[in-house]
Amino acid sequence: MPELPEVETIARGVDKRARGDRIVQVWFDHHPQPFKTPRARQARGLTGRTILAVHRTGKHIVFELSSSGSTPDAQWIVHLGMTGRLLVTTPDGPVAPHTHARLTLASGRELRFVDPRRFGRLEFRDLHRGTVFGAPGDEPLTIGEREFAALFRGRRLYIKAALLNQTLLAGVGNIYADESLFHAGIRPRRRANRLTRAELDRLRIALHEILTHAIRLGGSSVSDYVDADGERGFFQLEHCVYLRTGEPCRSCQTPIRRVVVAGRGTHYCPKCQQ
DNA sequence: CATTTCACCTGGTGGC
DNA sequence: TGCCACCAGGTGAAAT
Repeated sequence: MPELPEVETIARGVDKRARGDRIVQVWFDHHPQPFKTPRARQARGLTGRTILAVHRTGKHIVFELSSSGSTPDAQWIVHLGMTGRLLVTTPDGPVAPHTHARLTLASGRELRFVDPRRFGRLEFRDLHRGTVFGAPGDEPLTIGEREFAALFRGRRLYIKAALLNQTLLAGVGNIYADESLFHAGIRPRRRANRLTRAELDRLRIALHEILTHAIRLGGSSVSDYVDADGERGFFQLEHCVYLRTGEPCRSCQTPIRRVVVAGRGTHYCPKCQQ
């Protein structure tokens, strides 16, 4: 499931391959789910525009688009959901099942959106009419100590649920929530407002280190995640708790435990995390 | 308002 | 071997 490091890896890959290219033709399949903006308006808006840059905000991939010149006048926002992929391919390459969008670029290459479960979303924004897209939550890579602590003040929900809440922190999902709680030595079912200042800062630093390290390794390939070139990431090899139920803790050998918190499978070491 | 539950989807798993 | 019930999980809407 693509979270911040996977989305960052994909955004960088697409930026490298599609920056400066122009969208000359758009094809969408018949499924209505992915289209947050009506399909026809979206296709009309994309066609003819140039991709100025591609970047990540939270778990969203944002395309800065222009119909002329170097100032963006529109944005295409892609959310990959659970199983979404964005691929830059040659036009004659085999089309994967569940391909919902194909954008033909002036260079001859194709940008494809593939998503078996269809939890992903595609949105088009005309900047003359609306405002610039911004993810609601704070970025875990740049947030400071005081702001981070303030996010959880007065919140009685479990810290695991708080980490997954995108309006607080943008980009953290199930894998990196579990991994950061392990590295900070905090139980997933601690109440967010009961964490000490020291624990909160351990958590902030753990998140920063893990997300940065995972980006360096190209993300985690669990299930079938791949980047814009179809390459897998390697951070899954360094997971300490996620999907390691019953396996020995890398630090103390205690079997890793699995519980359900906030409706999600949650993995932790009962000895290292108190 | 804060928090929890549920629906949306398909591929993979396990029981029979 | 085949069929089917069941479930994960990101998000947003609905319920509490």
